[in-house]
Amino acid sequence: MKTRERIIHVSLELFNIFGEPNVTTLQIADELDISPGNLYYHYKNKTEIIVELFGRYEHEITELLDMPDDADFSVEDYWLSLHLVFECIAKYRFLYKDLVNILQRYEKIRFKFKKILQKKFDATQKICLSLKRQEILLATNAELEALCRNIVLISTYWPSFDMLGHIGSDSDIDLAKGVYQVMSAVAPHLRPEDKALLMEVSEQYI
Amino acid sequence: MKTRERIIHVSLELFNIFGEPNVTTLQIADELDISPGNLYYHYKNKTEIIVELFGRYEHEITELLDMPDDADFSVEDYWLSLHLVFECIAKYRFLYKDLVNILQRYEKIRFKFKKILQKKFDATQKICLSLKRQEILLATNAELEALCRNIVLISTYWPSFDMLGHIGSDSDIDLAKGVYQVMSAVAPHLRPEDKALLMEVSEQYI
DNA sequence: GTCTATATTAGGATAGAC
DNA sequence: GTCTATCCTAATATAGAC
Repeated sequence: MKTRERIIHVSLELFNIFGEPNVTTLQIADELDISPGNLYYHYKNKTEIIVELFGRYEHEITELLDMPDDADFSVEDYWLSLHLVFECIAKYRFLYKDLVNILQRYEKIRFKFKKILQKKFDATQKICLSLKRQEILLATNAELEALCRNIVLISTYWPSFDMLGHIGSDSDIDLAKGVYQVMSAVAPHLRPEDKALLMEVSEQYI
Repeated sequence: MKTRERIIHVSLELFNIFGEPNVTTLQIADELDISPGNLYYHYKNKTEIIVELFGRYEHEITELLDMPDDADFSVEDYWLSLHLVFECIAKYRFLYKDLVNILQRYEKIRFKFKKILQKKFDATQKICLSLKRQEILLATNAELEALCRNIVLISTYWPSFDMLGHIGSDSDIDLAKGVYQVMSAVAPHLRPEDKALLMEVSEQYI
């Protein structure tokens, strides 16, 4: 692997463990056994590294959120899609650990992040509307909007929330439980038979 | 107001606006028109200021979360209680802007914060169980646990989530909408007549 | 591309006079 | 209690040799 790429990999790892503000360029260079000068040869400053990482996150999550119009989704489809989104967020969790801080410091990222949130909402709404069309899900438009907003909130902050339980011990994020929490928010809106099915599968999954 | 108290007030204000990591002791002193030396006479370091602010937050929120056992709560009671909790969180929102970062840096606070989260969960569960006893709310134990966890997550991160919408322009947090979002999570579990009543009130409230 | 050495700066914190 | 002046440290970043 080329140095430029190694820098990105190690930076992501260190940022995720210690939090971006607590990782210095020197630490990154140390971890890679290269000199700080070398690091600055590849990236002219720390911001560039973060922007590069954010770009990758943006690219990956955008692909996952690109839902076909007018498709009929099943609850299982939704589950899978949700799981992939959670995995992506977990991979770049450093962004979420200190979200407001990072967005406050890097203007470029701020605008793009807002767009991703909007896409998340749209994708969620598309799926829910599809479930509603199929009469799997029952809800008024107002209920559905509130539900989608809650889902976006939960799926955005689940990794942070879960980490609160075990800061220090940097154990893995419990993604399955995050998906379960979102599903629990959807479940009460489902037709009884679909709800029973969903909760049954959920129980054994977490 | 005594200097010691003025420092706390101005610090809280600046932390909330700019984020704690972005506020220097010099800025605080400047804003107060006192010298940095004077500031350090009253608080031996920045951490002390944060610990003091966290102590106040802890005290205020603990009072709000102290629910009587075996009381019969109405949905309206819950609403009010929730609103007060949101106000408290908003007042000390700097803690939540960079939560993981702050908890990572200040060990003292970490443990106490975890305890507050647990209290939040217990208080929520007490109210939901009371609603269930009165047969206003219908849910299995597993559903209820997931619901309470979602509520704690939403009420913890609503201020941060809402701020994402308007970073830069430091407009106020839309607390009412936060309460509404929580209520939307509760609503589908309510008996139809209570649900209708709740959503009707909600609509005109936001 | 990579190194060593060093410049720059900013932020936290202290010393000592008043 | 308050001020001015200053120190210390850590982090970002650059210069110039190899």
